[in-house]
Amino acid sequence: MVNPAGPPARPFDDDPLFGDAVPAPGPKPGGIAARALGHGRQPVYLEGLNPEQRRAVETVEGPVLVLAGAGTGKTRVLTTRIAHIIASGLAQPYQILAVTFTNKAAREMKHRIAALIGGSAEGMNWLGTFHAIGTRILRRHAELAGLRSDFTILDTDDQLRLMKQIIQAENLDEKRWPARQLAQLIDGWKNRGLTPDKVPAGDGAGFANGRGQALYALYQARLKMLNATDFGDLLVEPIRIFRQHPDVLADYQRRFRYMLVDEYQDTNTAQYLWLRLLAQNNTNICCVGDDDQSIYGWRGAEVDNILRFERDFPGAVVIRLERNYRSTAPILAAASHLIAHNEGRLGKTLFTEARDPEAAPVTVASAWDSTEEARSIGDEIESLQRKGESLDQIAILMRASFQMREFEDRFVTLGLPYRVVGGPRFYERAEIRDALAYFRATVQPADDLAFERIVNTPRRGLGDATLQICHDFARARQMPLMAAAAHLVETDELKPKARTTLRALLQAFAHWRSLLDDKPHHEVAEIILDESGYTEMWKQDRSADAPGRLENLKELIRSMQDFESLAGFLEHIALVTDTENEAGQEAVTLMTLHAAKGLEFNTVFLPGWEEGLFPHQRALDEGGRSGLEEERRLAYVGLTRARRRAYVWFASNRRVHGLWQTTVPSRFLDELPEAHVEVRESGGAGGYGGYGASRFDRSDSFGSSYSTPGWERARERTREAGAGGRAGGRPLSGPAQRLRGGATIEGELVAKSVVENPSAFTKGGRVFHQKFGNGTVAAIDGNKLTVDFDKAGRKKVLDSFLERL
DNA sequence: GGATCTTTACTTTTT
DNA sequence: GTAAAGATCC
Repeated sequence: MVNPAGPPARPFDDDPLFGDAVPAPGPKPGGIAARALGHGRQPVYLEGLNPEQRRAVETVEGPVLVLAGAGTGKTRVLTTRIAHIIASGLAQPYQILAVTFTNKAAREMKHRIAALIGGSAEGMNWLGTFHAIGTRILRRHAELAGLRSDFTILDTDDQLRLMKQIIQAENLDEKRWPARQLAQLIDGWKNRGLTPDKVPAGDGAGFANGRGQALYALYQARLKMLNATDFGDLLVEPIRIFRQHPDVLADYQRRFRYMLVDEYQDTNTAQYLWLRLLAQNNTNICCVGDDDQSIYGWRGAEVDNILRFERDFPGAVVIRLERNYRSTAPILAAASHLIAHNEGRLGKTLFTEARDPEAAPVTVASAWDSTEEARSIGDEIESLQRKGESLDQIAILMRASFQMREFEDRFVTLGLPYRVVGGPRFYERAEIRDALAYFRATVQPADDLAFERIVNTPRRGLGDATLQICHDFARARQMPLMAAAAHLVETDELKPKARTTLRALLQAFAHWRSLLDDKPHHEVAEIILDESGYTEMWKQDRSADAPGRLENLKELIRSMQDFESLAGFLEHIALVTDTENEAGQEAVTLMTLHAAKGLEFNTVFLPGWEEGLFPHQRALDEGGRSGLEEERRLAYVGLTRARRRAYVWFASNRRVHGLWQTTVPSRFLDELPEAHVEVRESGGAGGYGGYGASRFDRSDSFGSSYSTPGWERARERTREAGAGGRAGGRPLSGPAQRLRGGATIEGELVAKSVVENPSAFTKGGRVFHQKFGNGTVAAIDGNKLTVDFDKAGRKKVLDSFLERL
């Protein structure tokens, strides 16, 4: 749910479609219009829009596709368009359907609309993510999907456990047919909007000897029994309802006078079908997107949806937004030139009116290995910092998250504050999920998965044996686990000890449930965690992260207070997997390219442009040409995040699955326009395009400066650590701010020394290299050696490539 | 039930 | 190489 103030405690609120036809509270259209219309001239909200943007805002009737290139004011158009529709009295806020992919985007839209039309976006009940809106629809017509309206939404973890149970129940070898794989298969079907009966014959024949489809059906049946859905169902079930109940569909079609879709290039087939159904009789649909920024094909997004728009919606008006307000001319030129290598795009040419003679070209630089890459980028960031650039305006965007580690290590050493975006989420942590399972089982006694998760957490002697008996009993009688347990404690099927414990647990749940009637839910939540012994369990835990976990639990209770009820809170977190990242201190941002979409920074570093990593080998292997094109779009997204400076890096050596490998610079480098790119080459030799081994022969590639502020800081820190107690403490203003994003760096503040075995090689010693032959060691720097090869001359090589002679 | 050994993956990830 | 999850052993 997007709006924490409106949890589903009252799922059918102020909705004329199903209740009384009372218009949403709030200002009448005339009132808003009067305010927004300035003084009889054009409405204030239209001021400052360029002609294309204005056209996209004002063309409200009929299908419209807005192709919005990076940084062309997409969100502005979307929000202004909604404001315009409301202010002109064309529709009430609740008659507008506006869908986004992420909660963040929905939130931002809400804010911006409110700012535009003055007052609030109150009444925009249908602005939200596909999933939030799908949930809303499904709760209303739950009975048509074989559910009760208080159904639970399972997360991936629950899903997986459920599938595992099904695989076991079917006597399949879980090793041979892992639940993960089944989950992927079913996910794929759901992405395509396929219910078990619609799965094409032979689809997924590779799984469990063609039983995939049957397992899917079993899984769905099991979900219904648990009164639960998974994420996919939030789309697939409404589609099914729309198809099977034309009257229901017609109601929604009547209701949604205007429809808007954000990030259309990311829609999957199910989302597309959902939209098509709703737009059948009323084609006031406006999709905004950028085919060049489609980077989620791997999870079912169909770029084709956007490419096909004009065919799907005859008479569609296509509006291109190509005027970029974000980046300098060289950055745009580089990004445009790169993306032009893709075929099958709708084609846009970004331009800017900014004519900054100082604008820096895109820089391409190289490092010997990933460690040096991190070191050099760290140095560069410090130098920018000295010039007054805010760390908040600097980001390192990488292809894969494993690349982050090297940067983290380096920044910890430098004492450079950084922030990791993404990574393990708050609500996915074990302690949070355990706590939530307690709450779920309290609110929803039929939630078997929740109950199962915590019956024996903390350990109370209710192990597999007891649970198995409960399961058998429950299955035989088709009842939830807790109900089965309630029966069993009255019999002597369980061992006396287990029986007593189980009875006490069931009584505790009943007690907590009753407390909900007369105490605020967050207090009850705290009582649950205390009385169940869960808090105590972590207090007893001596491991390093136990205090953090307790802190997280406190945070969980705190955040519950913003909600009306426990059920409302649970719904919120089922749909929202992230909490706001508080800004905190200035820090460099580290994230994946995928996570960077929609963001912008003054300075962007793009490390790891090497074949195999970027474009990623697996994307090439599995996706072929289209895989490569998606990778290229990812590169395009990366470059276009930069406002003023973009630095592209590649390393000649990188550890892949534990082994050092020599890498080849990414083909994307060759696709950058020479005129707007500067190859940083201290050696001087070799022009653009020549990334041969020769470039690494320059002698200054290792020992960089040892007088940088970071190095000084690091040295001080080492001294402090040595003097004052344990070195594991968190630096006061230092890095390690993985805000909620993941584990705080416990442990070493100083990067591990690269010197593992300094005695293995000696200066002047004779060595052998596979490629360069025999040579004499001239210098040693950690695990990097300078060797004078008899035939190949002086080279810098990693010790792992050498053999002592 | 806990400790230790073994296996496995290892791109991207929202809802 | 590494980390987490699973399996096995005491």
